[in-house]
Amino acid sequence: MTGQVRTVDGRVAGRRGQATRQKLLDCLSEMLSSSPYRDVKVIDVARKAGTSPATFYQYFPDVEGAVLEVAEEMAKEGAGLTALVSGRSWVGKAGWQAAEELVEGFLDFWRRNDAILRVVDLGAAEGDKRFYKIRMKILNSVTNSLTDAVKDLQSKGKVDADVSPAAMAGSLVAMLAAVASHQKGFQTWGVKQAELKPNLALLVHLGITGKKPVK
Amino acid sequence: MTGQVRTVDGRVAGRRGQATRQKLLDCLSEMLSSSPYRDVKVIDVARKAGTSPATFYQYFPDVEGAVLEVAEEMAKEGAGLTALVSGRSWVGKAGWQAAEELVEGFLDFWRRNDAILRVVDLGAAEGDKRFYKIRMKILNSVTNSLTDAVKDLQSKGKVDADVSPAAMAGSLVAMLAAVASHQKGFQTWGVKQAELKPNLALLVHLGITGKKPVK
DNA sequence: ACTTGTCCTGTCATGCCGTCAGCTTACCGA
DNA sequence: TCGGTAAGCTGACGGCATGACAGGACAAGT
Repeated sequence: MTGQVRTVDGRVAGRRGQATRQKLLDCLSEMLSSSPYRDVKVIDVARKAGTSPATFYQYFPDVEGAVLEVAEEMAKEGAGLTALVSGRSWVGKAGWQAAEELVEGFLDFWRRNDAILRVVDLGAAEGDKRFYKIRMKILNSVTNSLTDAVKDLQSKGKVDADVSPAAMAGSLVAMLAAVASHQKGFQTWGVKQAELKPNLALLVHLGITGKKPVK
Repeated sequence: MTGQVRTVDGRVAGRRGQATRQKLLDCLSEMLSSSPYRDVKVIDVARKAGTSPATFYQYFPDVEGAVLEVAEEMAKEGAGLTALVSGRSWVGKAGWQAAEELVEGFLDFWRRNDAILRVVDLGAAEGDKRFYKIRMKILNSVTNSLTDAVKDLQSKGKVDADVSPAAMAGSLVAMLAAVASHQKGFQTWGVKQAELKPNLALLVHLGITGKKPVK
């Protein structure tokens, strides 16, 4: 482990300090949900947490630094997404169920953490390696499992050899992430959640197995 | 048409004014490519354009306002993406070609405009209707054509009736957009452009027709 | 040269950023 | 109980971006 939590100037944080730090993170998280990333100011976060800007700078170098912490917290939870895919069978009815549950779990996770995920996505797209790494951490858990699934099916001759497992898995996961972060958009556009999910599951199934699902 | 370009305080902009305005937009566009959205400041844009912040505020209410203009410009170009899909046949070899060219054209457009598209995506995800509308304008041209394609195949009984054309088209387009904006990410992850494209085309073809392509 | 309307900038009040010294609080050993 | 020490917090300050204004520079027509 990395050891204790430390302040910017090197002191180790005690009980009270950690509580303050966490409160700042929570408030930052709330702010990200309610206002554009660009407009989130240190002073607002501090005010909301009932403390002063100076205190904020004791624990984080800047807003971005704090955002990275929030993202890291979420990434830990996100690692649990592996459970949605690993050890699943992609054959027959089980395959369709696997696809459905993957979509369900993925969209749900994204909806619960949409604000911070938006920012992580932006950071990653802008080429910031720290954000990119966090995004990987979350997505890899799913992507790797899917990659393995495709490789497995390929080795059994059930999937064409010219499919690149990594590219396919990555594309599918990127799709899920994108649709998840624009869920509201789809609704305004006249597509209901209820019809969105089966279609995503269908695409996932088609992508992994190359075949229509048995329902 | 919207008529003449106007300054914030209501004057109509003349030849020189429009040139300055455009220069500011160009410089803003460059800044978006080279630094994080959050760090783009009016003063930097103005300096880069060889003018003063005050001039910037003559033409735009704030950075966001100017970004919307840049996005609008790009959206006009983006409307041309329709050509990639409309009037295409999705049957047999022509279908595979259609999928390949769609992917190719889409990724290319995204790569050329990645900086501004990132910001539009963020704005849309944050629920800003103005950004959302612009995103629609670009994607609709493709999405609608794809929706029609699916509907057409459905009416001929070539695609299952329980597929929702809009949801399917929307998901595919979202996937293309997502993969496009994380192209660099894929590369770092070990997936090459060359294997990415065919896989995307495969997914598009599978999604639209429900069948493996004839190459 | 003079007028007119467009265009740009110097300047200023305001507010956020990021840092520091210094004060308060909690813990601990004697 | 009593310092001593480290943790925790904040007021205050220089610096910089914001956004508004009035006034000067410039081009075009008379």
